[in-house]
Amino acid sequence: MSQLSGKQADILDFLKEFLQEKDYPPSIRDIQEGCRISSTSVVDYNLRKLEEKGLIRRDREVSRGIEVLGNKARRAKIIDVPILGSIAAGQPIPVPSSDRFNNDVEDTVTVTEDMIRGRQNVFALRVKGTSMIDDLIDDGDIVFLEPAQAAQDGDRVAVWLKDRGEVTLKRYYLEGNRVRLQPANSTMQPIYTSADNVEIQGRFISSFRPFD
Amino acid sequence: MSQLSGKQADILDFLKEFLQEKDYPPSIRDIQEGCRISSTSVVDYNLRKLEEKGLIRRDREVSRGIEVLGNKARRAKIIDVPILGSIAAGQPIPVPSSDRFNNDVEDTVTVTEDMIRGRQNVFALRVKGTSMIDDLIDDGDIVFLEPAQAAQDGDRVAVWLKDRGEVTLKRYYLEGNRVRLQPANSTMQPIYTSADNVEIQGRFISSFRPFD
DNA sequence: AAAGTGAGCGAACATCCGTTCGGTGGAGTG
DNA sequence: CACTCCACCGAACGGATGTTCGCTCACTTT
Repeated sequence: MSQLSGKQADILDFLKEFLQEKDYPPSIRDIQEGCRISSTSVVDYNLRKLEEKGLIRRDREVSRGIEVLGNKARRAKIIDVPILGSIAAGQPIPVPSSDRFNNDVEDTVTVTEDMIRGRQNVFALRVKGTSMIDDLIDDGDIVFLEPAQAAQDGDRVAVWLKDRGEVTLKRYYLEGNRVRLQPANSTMQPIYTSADNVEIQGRFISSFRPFD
Repeated sequence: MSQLSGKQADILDFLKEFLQEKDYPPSIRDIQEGCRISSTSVVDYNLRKLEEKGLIRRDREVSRGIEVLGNKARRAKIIDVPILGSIAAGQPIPVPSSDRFNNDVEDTVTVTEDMIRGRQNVFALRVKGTSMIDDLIDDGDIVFLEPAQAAQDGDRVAVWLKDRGEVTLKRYYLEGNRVRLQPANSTMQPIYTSADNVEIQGRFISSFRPFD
């Protein structure tokens, strides 16, 4: 690949930084000032070079029409996932509020779509306590779920066990009118219970363990 | 909160959509056309309303200087974390390549800074196998680490156990010239070993368990 | 030495674009 | 009806912005 001149690298850095801070691209004169370049024409000249090298795309006839390419991070879609509450033994999952545009939820995690595989209506819960440690879910973990009332065999679901008064996260297998709930830790024993003792509350999408 | 008029809602939707597709905000005339509004002044009028209601911010004296607020997702910083390889029993962690600007790494995860707490030089590893199941790390998990050679007591670190030929992730406690490695699962027993048998390879930042 | 090339310079130009301004019409109010 | 308020309209103004043009300078090639 052809090397970038110092000025071109400067401009590229400036572009990225500017885009990070503001939400719109710089004008040529912004770049001129930011990179201490003497003339707008020099900026234009180098932008053309950058475009030739395929590092940016310019939308002519549009001011500030500069896109930085090859920038996976910029292109990624980001979603605010509401943290609806906590999940703990002895408590059912808080029901996802019916109106989706409920922006009252102050508590959100901002994630890339990679984290939730483009699922819709995903919500998150903080895990309190170690009651799901058999499922490799620790205290403080955040689990991402999508709303679900039913499950296919093998789905990882959050279920409410009526008799125990407990929510847990297990793989679900319907066997006759019994349900087998298989822990993620394969060395642990499954739970067998009657089908009407379990109430499915959501389907597991992914989970995240933050630094403590 | 005061309701939005139909036109204001249209404009707001258009703004978000435009920003999603292009990487720069629309001009007033773009909005005019996109929302089929008769005059630029009407767009201006409604943008002022939206600004009064705190839904957008406008940067005067800058064309296309429109930011959509209340949009935590837009503001979040995103980072491409390189996945340097796999972590498995019997293999040391691949060393983070010395030159950081090594963009040859094709394999990356795109995450928000929430996921790595703003740490620098973070890298990621895929977990192969269930050798770290005691640490609540499953096959297929992705762990985020920062480079480290030493550790403080209580740090969660990835260590190379020379005698076992194995990498594991445990809490680290130096006790005299022995090291206690405490699994995340508190019901499991710690490992005791001599200090020169362990080689610290990275400090745990966070981990992620994708949908399977 | 002459010619060529890449980078830079400053000024001027033509659009692009945000803003302003006078005006219209309908709804509500006394 | 007179008055006010709100949303809207079209045109025009002026600043912001991208682009072009002729020129210079340093360095390399012929």
